[in-house]
Amino acid sequence: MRKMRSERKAAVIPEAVMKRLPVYQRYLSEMLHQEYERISSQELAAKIGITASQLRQDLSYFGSFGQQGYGYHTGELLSQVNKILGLDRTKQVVLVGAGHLGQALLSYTNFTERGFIYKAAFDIQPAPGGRVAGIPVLPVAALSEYLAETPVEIGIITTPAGVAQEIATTLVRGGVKGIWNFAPVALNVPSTVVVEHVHISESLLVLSFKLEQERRWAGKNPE
Amino acid sequence: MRKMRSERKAAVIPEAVMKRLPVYQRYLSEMLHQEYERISSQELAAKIGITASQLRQDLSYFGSFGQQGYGYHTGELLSQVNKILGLDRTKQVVLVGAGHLGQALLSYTNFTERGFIYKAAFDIQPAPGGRVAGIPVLPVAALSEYLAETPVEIGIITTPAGVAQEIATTLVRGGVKGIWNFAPVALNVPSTVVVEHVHISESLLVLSFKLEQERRWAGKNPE
DNA sequence: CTCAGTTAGTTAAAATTTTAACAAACTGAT
DNA sequence: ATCAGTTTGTTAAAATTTTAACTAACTGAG
Repeated sequence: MRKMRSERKAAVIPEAVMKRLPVYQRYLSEMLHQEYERISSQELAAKIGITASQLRQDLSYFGSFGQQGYGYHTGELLSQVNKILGLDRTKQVVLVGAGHLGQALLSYTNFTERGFIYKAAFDIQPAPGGRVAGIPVLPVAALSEYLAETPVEIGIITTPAGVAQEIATTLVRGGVKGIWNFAPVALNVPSTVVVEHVHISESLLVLSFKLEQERRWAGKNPE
Repeated sequence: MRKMRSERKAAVIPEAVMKRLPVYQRYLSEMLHQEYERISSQELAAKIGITASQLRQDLSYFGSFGQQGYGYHTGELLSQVNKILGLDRTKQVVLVGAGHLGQALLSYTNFTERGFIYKAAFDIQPAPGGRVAGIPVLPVAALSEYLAETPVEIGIITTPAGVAQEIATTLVRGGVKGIWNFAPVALNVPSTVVVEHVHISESLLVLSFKLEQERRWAGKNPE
């Protein structure tokens, strides 16, 4: 059997690990801004609120990035995590549905520095020559044509649920590889296309549930 | 040892179970709209994409809501889940930060039918007499005073990160029991106050990661 | 150069979560 | 009224995830 390369196991990455990667990315960015040149798994894990063990275990899925007796070079580890997440390259993005939510997303400046480049937005009835945060808003009727001319990797759907599937199909036909879907409807797309569905209100319901638990507890423990 | 009441174990509910409850709520609402009078764990689980076992196990944390040989009465189960999530009572809500995202949330009509009642929104410099989706937008300077007069259970923070902590403190002082935080900063609040932090961009990074995995796979399998 | 202290990566154990299996209970057709 | 078929709630097993423990490797002070 041959020795492994520096990129470790081709093992499938657990969903739980995937979900923590963005957290690592965020904290490492913060640390770097705060001029932490080096950081140990202990320190970073404490900041995040997990165990050092978990952090090291998670990282070990992707390789060895630290040094015994020293820890991690913050910038180096951030680079590695960025690479793992694909933030080290640019990804062309279009957004469909320039309502309040769409405009909010178009205005997020920190997407750009992570390599997500808005090429254009689309809406059912945009103001002629309209722009949001400098990004042109075009009529959705022009989406198909636009995609035929411009390579786009990611499509964001912030339309009403009713038209989301239609938009998704158009995006896929236009060569989009991943869809970030905010419409409250399940999308039918080929299995090669990655869909991440955001249910914003789910966490509000979790909040509500926790409030309910608190109330119940309070009710059973009259002062 | 005494027999248990119909509300089962006081056991702590696993976070994973909590996160699925809103999903059950959503699908049950859908089913009811589609005039499903009854539904089995098998059917519902299939729609959601989990196992029937998991669904039944999850529900068993809260009680027994079905009937052998029959399944669940859709409306009845939905009522129970609503009650578990605290959606069967009204919760007064204020939102602070009426930017694009804030306006998007203010416009979400389905919050109302789940008992979340917007009382007012606050912004640093609202238009005089301004309203969004019928909800008055007041100057944030008036927040403290407002909370002293009006009971509010939930505060939503959609401000820039810089002022989020200050707002959170004001909300807590004003008697708010839960905070739904969209600002990218950890909030320091008493442990009795529930905070749900939404990192919208995290799922975009997960999408990016999955795209990266696909690319890698594709690269290693030249056609 | 040496060595006490630190820390990553990894292996093993513990804990949690998910899935499977099954008895008890009900439905509904005959 | 009977009984085959269905389906829950629960108990047990399997799988996964997290935590702990440990070895090897490096740091940095003296």
